Order: sequence, then structure tokens, then C-alpha cells
Amino acid sequence: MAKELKDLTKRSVDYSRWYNELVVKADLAEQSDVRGCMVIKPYGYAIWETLQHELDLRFKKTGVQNAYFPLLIPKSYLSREAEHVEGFAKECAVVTHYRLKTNEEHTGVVVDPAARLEEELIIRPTSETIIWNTYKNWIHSWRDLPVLCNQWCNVMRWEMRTRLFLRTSEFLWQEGHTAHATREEAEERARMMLDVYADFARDILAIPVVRGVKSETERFAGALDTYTIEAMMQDGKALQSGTSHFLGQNFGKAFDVKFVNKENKEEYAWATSWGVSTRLMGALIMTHSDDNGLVLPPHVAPIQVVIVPIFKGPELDKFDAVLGGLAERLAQRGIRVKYDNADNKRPGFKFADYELKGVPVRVVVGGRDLEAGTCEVMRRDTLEKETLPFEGIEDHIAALLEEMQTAIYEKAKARLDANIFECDNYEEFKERIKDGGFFLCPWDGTAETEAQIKAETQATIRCVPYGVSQENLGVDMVSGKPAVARVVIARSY
RNA sequence: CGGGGUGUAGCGCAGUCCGGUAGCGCACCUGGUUUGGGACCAGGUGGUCGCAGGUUCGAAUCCUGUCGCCCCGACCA
Repeated sequence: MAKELKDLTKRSVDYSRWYNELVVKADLAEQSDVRGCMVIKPYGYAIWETLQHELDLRFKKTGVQNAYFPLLIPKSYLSREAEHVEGFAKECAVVTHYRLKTNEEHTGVVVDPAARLEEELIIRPTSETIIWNTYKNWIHSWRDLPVLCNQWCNVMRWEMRTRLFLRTSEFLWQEGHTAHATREEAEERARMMLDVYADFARDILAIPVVRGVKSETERFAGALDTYTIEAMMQDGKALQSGTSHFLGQNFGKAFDVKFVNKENKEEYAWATSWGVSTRLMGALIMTHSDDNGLVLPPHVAPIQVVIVPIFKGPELDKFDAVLGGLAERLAQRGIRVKYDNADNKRPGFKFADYELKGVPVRVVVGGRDLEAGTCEVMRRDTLEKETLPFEGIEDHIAALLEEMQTAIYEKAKARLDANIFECDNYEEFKERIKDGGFFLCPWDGTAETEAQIKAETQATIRCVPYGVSQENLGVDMVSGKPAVARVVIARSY
């Protein structure tokens, strides 16, 4: 693995070999032939559902409610906010007709030219426009604010190049859209949701991230500020894993969302939007996996414990009685457990298969164990096996799951910390960026420098990070001009 | 849209240079033996070799055209 990961830092290397083995073999997804859309198989979707559930709970704690808005957006909506349309125009799928008809040979169907839409409809690349068009009718007074909506849905962006989970044309995500009475409250909300994402990544996905704010060139189309969490994959490349935008009054003005404030004056509403997508599944896979397949942190694993009996045909009843009981006791504690007593797969096959799927804990009981009153417990992250008394094993398992959650995070955190470097010499940077990692560098704040770095090293400014000193900046390592910020620069997915 | 590759069984590939009966591994089906780390033996199903022309007694193989897909770049969460 180490050697392969080394190779991956060269952009020309076909990364999909490693990735596809994990994903496809792990029964997660297979790419369809439709412009890089993906089929998410049942096991992969189960991971998504767990993730979705945990994140949803955290949203609701901050007062956010779920809603749903239409898939199709009238073309004119998109042009209301100039920067926004600029950012998405090149990657929109467009609906032009509403009907098909049988062709003249009666061998198939053609688009009915008579059914051309007067105004084309855009398949949502994101929903700011249609949601703000709706908010116009919801918001009249300061008493109507804030509006805090989230929707779980699919969106489509006609990307030139796609990569399974990281950049597919259609992807599943959540997008939150809030409206506020004051600038301060909206800005606070944007930062609050970034923290929700960062905490979620840490506590559930066991992915450590760098929080920060995007430079102007990397900012979301139509935003005043874009906040980001950047995770580091095993090859040292960055993966933007979630974003939160402070949109100012841009959408309020574009969609005429006005309210009367406490001073009885008309004002435009302040906006935020924030989202994470199935890209998080890519982050999960690429952060923790090893040569044996996925390694899922227990908090996001759809199956946390698998129990495998080793038996000869007629003995199964004995195992069912004992292990079925264990499965039940674990389930009662809220542990997601599977008792796999299928007789059409051999034990060795099951071991390998559950490792590939990343199931955190495996409990094996054979004839010898049954007599001795023991069982074998294996943890997926270290692959360590222990033989323990069967009696009371559920206490041990419950504790082990929590221990693993922490251990998996700590491992990823140690790797992140070990690969963040300070650097103020461009020649040195150009050499070292080849091996991956996040580089903290002084930047003069200009798009020119940013473009030069990208052209010469393929690396981009990921963010101005939180928690990093912005004092004594010195000079930009490229231009030599006085620096305005210390930024994280890295190659990214 | 530029540069490189590739198309042969459900999947992964060999065969193409040098034309001569369509092959291998995995998967699948049947029977038997197995079952503490992806079982073994025997038998079996499945392909108009991307498509269209051409050369030839004969084309997966040579020639011409065409289509699809993959990788690299511009785009991007």
C-alpha cells in the first residue's frame, strides 16, 4: 500500500485501480455509463443512510428543519444572480421538451418538436435560486426570520471529467438554505454550520479536518465568504469535504426577498447556504482504508459487529441458540449487529468479505469455543485477534467499538499533523509538494500568485486556516511582496 | 476540444507482429467430498472477436472508414 500511495501523488498514475478494487469489490458502487453517474449499491447506501441520520440529528439541534424543493428550475431564475449563473452556466443539464412520440417507422421514439418548452428548465445544480424564489413569499416581517431549511436531494452538474464518489455528474447531498434579519446572524450561522460539519467529521467519520475560509478565486459563485473543511487523504492530497457560504444580500436582492425590520424599515434578507455530499463517502474510503478493504469507524458502520459461527451442517441449531442470543443482547444496547449463519459461504470467505466491507468487529465461535465457553474477537482497524470468555462479551464489544472510534480518528489525526508543513521558500515548496501534504505559506493575496502556483505545481490555495497565527507573515514566497495571510496550499481532488 | 491508450463470454485478459477449427482465469450450473482465513475434484452452460466496407480460397488477425470507452489537460464539491 505504501508504495502505491506514493505513486498516487503523481497525477498521471491511474488511481482508480486501488479505488475501484475497494469500491467495486466492496460492493459499494459501480459506475453507470451515463456521464459518470453512479449506482450506489445497497451496502454503500447503508453507509450513506447512517451518515445522513447522524448529520440530520445535528442539524435539528441547531433548529434546522427539513423541506423539499423542485428538481427543475426555470432558466430565468438562474440568471437573476450574475455571479451565480457565471459559476454554473457551463455545467447545466437543460430540459427543452416535455413529450416524446413514436417515430414514423414505429421502431422507437423521437422528441416531439411540437412539445418544445417556452422556457427551458434546468436540472438543479444547486437550489439557491428556486429556494429564494420561494422564500420571497414566506418572508415579510422580522418576525418571519430566521428561516432555517435543509433538503436532502440529488443535484446534477455536467462535469467534464468525473470520478466515482468524488465528482460524479449526479450526486446525493444535503443543502441548507437560511435567511436572516441581520448580517451578523447570517455570518454566525455560516460559521456554525461549518463547525457542525467539522465536529461531525471528527466524531462520526473519524476524519480530522482543517477549517478555514476560501480565497476569492475558490469562493462559491455568488458568495461573499466560503468556509471550508479540508481533509487530507492517505496520499497527502486535500479533499474539500464540506462548505458553508455567507451569501450576503445577493440572493435577497436578486429574488426580491424584503422584510420590515424592528425599526419599520424595509431591508433585504441575509442568506447562507451549506452542503455536504456523497463525496464524504469518498473521503471515508480514502482516509481509512487499507490493503484488506474498507475500514469504517464504528459510528458510521451500518454493521458494527458481525458474528460468524463455524459449524458443520447439523450443529447449526446449537450455534443459533447461543449466538442468536448474543446478537439480541447487542442489538438491545443499540449496536448494529449481524449474525451470519448462512451455510452457502465458507467461514474464510465471510472473514475476507466482511473485512473488505470494513465491519469494525468480528466475533467468531467454533465447536472448540462452544465447549470452552470462549469466542474470538477481531478488530478491523488493527486486525488484532483475541480469544475471550463468551460470558459477558457484550460489555467488551461495546467498549471496544468506542475505543476503535477514537483509535481510528487518532491515527488519521497523527497523519494529518505529520504532513502539515510551514514553508516560505518557493523552490523548496515546488520540490516537497510532489510528496503531498498541506503547506502553510505566506501569500500576498493576489489571484496572479495563486494562478502561478497552480500552473507550476498543480497545487491550489485550499483556505486561510483557523487556528494558525496570522502575525509576522513576512513576504509571499512567490512574488516577494508583503503577505496578507498564511494559507494552506495543497494538491487536491 | 487537444495528447495517449483500448474494444475478444457476465468480469479480467491472451491470441493480432507472421491470416488457417475461438482460448485462459474468475463467476455461473450439476454431482461428490469439504467447512477454524476467499475449498477441492469431475462434468457443463455461455462469444456472429465494437460496427461497416474492402483484400483473400480463407480475416479476431491485413487495409479503409466509423462508433464507444479509459487515462492525461482545460472545468469542478
